[in-house]
Order: sequence, then structure tokens, then C-alpha cells
Amino acid sequence: MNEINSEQLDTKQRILDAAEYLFARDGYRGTSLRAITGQADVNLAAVNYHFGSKEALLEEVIKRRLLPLNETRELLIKQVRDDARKEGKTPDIREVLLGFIEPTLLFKESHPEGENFMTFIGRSITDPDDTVRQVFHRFIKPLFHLLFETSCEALPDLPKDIVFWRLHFSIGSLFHTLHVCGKFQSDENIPFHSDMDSQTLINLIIPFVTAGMKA
Amino acid sequence: MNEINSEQLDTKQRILDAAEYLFARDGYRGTSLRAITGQADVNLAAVNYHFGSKEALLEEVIKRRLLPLNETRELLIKQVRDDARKEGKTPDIREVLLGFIEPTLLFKESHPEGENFMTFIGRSITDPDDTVRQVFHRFIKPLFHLLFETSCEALPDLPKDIVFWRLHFSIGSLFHTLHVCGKFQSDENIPFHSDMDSQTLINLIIPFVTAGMKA
DNA sequence: GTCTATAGATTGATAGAC
DNA sequence: GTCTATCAATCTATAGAC
Repeated sequence: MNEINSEQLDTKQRILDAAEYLFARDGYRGTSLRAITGQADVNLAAVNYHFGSKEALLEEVIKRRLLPLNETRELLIKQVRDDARKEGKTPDIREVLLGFIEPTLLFKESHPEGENFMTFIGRSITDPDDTVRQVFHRFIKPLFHLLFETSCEALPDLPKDIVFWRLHFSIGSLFHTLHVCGKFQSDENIPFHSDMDSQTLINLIIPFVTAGMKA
Repeated sequence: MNEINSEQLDTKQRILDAAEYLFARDGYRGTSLRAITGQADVNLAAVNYHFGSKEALLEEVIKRRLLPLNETRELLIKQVRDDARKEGKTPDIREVLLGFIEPTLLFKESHPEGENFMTFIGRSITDPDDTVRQVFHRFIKPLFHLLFETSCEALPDLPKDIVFWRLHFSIGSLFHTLHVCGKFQSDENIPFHSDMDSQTLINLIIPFVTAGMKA
């Protein structure tokens, strides 16, 4: 890698990091290109040079973290599903949910540099900006489908539409948690923890959603 | 009421309705005063004349629906609490949750003109705009406190911080549902219903969160 | 109270020198 | 690849005629 390329990579990286931080803090619409380039300490024109547009930058910010995270979640869920199939049993819904939730909440431990991204994810589904919702949706749709089908296998006695809605409730709990635990939330809202440990959170949410799915 | 006043009221009302619709569809930041006054068919200057600023308009949009809704929810929760106290029992957590959730999900039936507002609420906690979060938070904080204290009474064997987090999960489920059921969500995300009946939704979410709280 | 016109600031994006 | 300078469009808010 010659010096020109590594400088280029460095600039792209710094822009991605700055955008991720600011998107998480102020939202996509609330973040200007000037704020991003200022934070990244690069020239204003660099975003359009390296990414083409603000929207293309958004897509790269999302892809960088979401593709590897989704790969992990897909692997875990398929493993639970296939292990059960091999033994001729139905998968355990708790383990299915764990395959989706655990890597999500542990992400900031396994990828400390991506902590801000989780806050951004927590808001992605309900973002007022159509573009943000669509990009996120495009990347997560296949995984949701796998989660849904596997959950139906795990709860064969429940009608599929009930499984579907209960999954929606679970996703709502998880995403709300991601956002609440983001470092940009004012502490006033969350009296019971300042530094909530990820594993503790997992131990709190898994029994909740498992009981809800089985209700 | 003379004609001048009723014209004024009409203009204010039309602005409030248009703002509510557009805030729900495009978010607070994504909605310009031009869009609002265009939709309301009033002059651009009318917002600042009648409300003072865009932010003051936001506050009025929220107050108009949230104050009466909160009154209903407070009444119902206090009723469950006081009935139990009179009989020397602990309140039933299912009824506590019902007191909060039922009026929320039935709001679009009891106040059809306020349907858009519920979509806006569903996004309020995670809105990227600080102003939106703060205004909502200010209006809902006392009710959350009542819900929390009553839930602790209903589940005396659970540590308070666990009750707190499970309530957070429940709120996450509910708010996510409000947003998903908003008419601005693309139907692609919700294969199992186009016109989901509110009572059906209540019958779906109450067992889920009740089981989760008791887990 | 309603209107036009506009101030004053900020935005995403780009052209062209280096 | 990086920079300055700037365009064209948008925004909230307001001043002043009617």
C-alpha cells in the first residue's frame, strides 16, 4: 500500500467515523456535511469526492457495521435451527432470541470503535427520514426473515401472525434499549444505571422477551 | 364568539392539524413551515403570528393530544392502584399495564382526528431532535413515575431496578407498535395485517408484556 | 389578521486552481 | 487528492403595507 492510498484510506476512515458519531448524536438530517468534515478534520469537498453524496456516505456508514454484525447473527440463529433439526427437535425460542440479541448488545464490547453505531441502529427503524429507514431495512430484511421462520419453528403451536407480532414487540424492546443505553441520552431518563454492563442487559432482556414469546 | 375570533381559531386549528400530520409523516426537522402553511392553506407568516415560533407550535401540537391522553391513563392506573389498596391486595400488573396501554392504542378510535399523533408519539422518544425529545419527556415524566411506582407495588418481590428495565422493554414494544401501525409505514414491513384493529393489537401486546413483567 | 417581500443564515453540491 | 470559492436552493423569522 503506497502512501497516497493510505492517506486516502485514512481520510475515508476519518469521515466514516465522524459521520457515525454525528449520525448517532444528531441524526442523519441533523448532521451537515460541514459538521462531519469539521469533526473529521478534512476538507468539506472530501465527502463528495470520496463517497459521491451524503446519502452514499450514509450507506457506507451502515454497511461497515451492519454486514459483519448480521453475518454473526445469521450464523448463530442457523446453528440453533440446524442443531435442533439434527436432533429432530424444535429449536428453543430462548436460544433463537439469544442468537439475535446477544451479538447485538455485545457489539460495543466486541467492536468498541462501533459503539456509536448501536445508538444509531436503535433509532433507525423509526427515523423520520425515509432514506435512513430504507437503507437499514434493505440490509436487515433477510435476517428478519430468518429470525421469523426460525421462531415459527420454535413455537409450532402458535399461529404465524402471533409469532410475527411478538417478534415485533421483542424488536421494539431491543431497539429501544439500544437507544436508551446510548451515551447521548440524558441520564435523567435512566435513574438505575449509568454504566449498564452489556451482559447484565442481556440477562435482563432475554427472560423478558422469552416469556413474552411463550406467553 | 365573533367572526374574527372564529376565523382565528380556524386558522390556528388548521395549522395544528397540518403540523401534526406532517410531523408524523416527515418528522419535526423534516417539516418546514412552508410545508405546514401550504398544507393548512394559510399564509407562511401565520405560524409565527399565532404561535411565535416553530418550536412553540411543536409544543402546542404535543399538548393538545398528550394532556387529555395522560389524564385518562393516570386515572385508570390510580384506579387499579387504589382499588387494590382498599382490598389490602397488591395491584394486578396486567391491569396496571392495561391502564397505560389500552387508552394509548384506543386513542385513534376515541379521537379519530388524532390518529397521526400516535405515529408521532411512536417516534418521540428516539427522535434525533433534542427539542422533540425534551418536550415529550417533560409531558410524560410524571405519568412514567406513576406507572413505575404502581408496577413496583404490583410486583413487590422483584427488585425495583428489574421492574424499571422491564417497563422500559414494555414501553419499547408499545412505542414501536405505534410507529409500525402508523399509516406512513410502508406495508412491506408488515405482511400480516393491513388494517390492524386496535382491540386485536391490545389483545396481542398485553399478554406479551404481562408475561415479560412477571417472568 | 393576512399578506408580500425579504433579511440572514445554512444547506448539499461542484468548478477549477494547485 | 486537497483546497478555496461559490452556486443555487432551502430554511426560520420578521418588517411593514393593507
